[in-house]
Amino acid sequence: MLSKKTKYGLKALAYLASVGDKEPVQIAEIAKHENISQKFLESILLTLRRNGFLGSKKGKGGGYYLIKEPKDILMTSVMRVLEGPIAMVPCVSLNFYEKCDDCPDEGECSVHKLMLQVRDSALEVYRNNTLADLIS
Amino acid sequence: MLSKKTKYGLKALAYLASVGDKEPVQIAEIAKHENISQKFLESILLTLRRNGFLGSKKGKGGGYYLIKEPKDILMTSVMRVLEGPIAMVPCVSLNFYEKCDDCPDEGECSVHKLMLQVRDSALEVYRNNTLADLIS
DNA sequence: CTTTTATCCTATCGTTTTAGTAGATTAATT
DNA sequence: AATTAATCTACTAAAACGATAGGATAAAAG
Repeated sequence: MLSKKTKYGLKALAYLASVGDKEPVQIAEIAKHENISQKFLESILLTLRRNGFLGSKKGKGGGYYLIKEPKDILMTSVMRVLEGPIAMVPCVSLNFYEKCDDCPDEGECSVHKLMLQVRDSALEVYRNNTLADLIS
Repeated sequence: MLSKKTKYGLKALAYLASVGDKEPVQIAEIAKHENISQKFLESILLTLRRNGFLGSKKGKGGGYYLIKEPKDILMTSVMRVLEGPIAMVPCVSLNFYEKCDDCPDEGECSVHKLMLQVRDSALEVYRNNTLADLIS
């Protein structure tokens, strides 16, 4: 399941991209437009800012804005920041690899074999989609 | 993340398929061979039996066995029983569809658009893999 | 018919994750 | 100085996850 965090984060990014100009947009406006709890969205936008997707400005006329062009924001990086590993098991993860406790031999593991394919297919989708693609 | 339930269930099915003959295999043997908590595995095998993947026999010489040929067991059906929906959001699920609370228009939703592609790519993998493919 | 073996079934439980909420702080405008 | 809006820390209710406990049932062996 996709977490609400990721879902809301994607929607917020898409909204910012659809607004277009680089004027800051307030949390309240995004929350209202996308039907998201404002306080929850606050924390999500914060992690998006800390990870280099958004810039922010305080005080009147403040808000959040995209730092990069929508076409330069890959879904792979967004998903990794919001949702975590793209792989469904750590033993097939490119960026978050971990060996399984059980499973003496990955090469022989049926789950490993299947999840490698699932990872690759998901990666291909995320690599072929930028934020710009989602709002067109 | 793939749940342990699904992971263990897949491993158990793969083990039964690799054993080959239709002789019942005891839970204890599967659990030991795959490094799984026996009690937990018990409940997993039970749901696999209830969903038509396994047959069982009680008493001495009893255990679990595959009902169908490994090549006739599609990963789509296994995943749906063990893990639930293949889609990451209910609004793009074929078998477990649900409308989102937020989101007035699915056609306009950026998340919907992305998750449709992810679902389709995962489906293609699961449809192209039978239990027989996993053990070869 | 009794003992053994192994599945079947229900209930419970501790931990972690999820999805928030509350409230005070900081910084930029007006 | 007042207002506005992001920032930060801490807390919490509810659900999901990964088991565990213990007895019931059924089949086979003696």
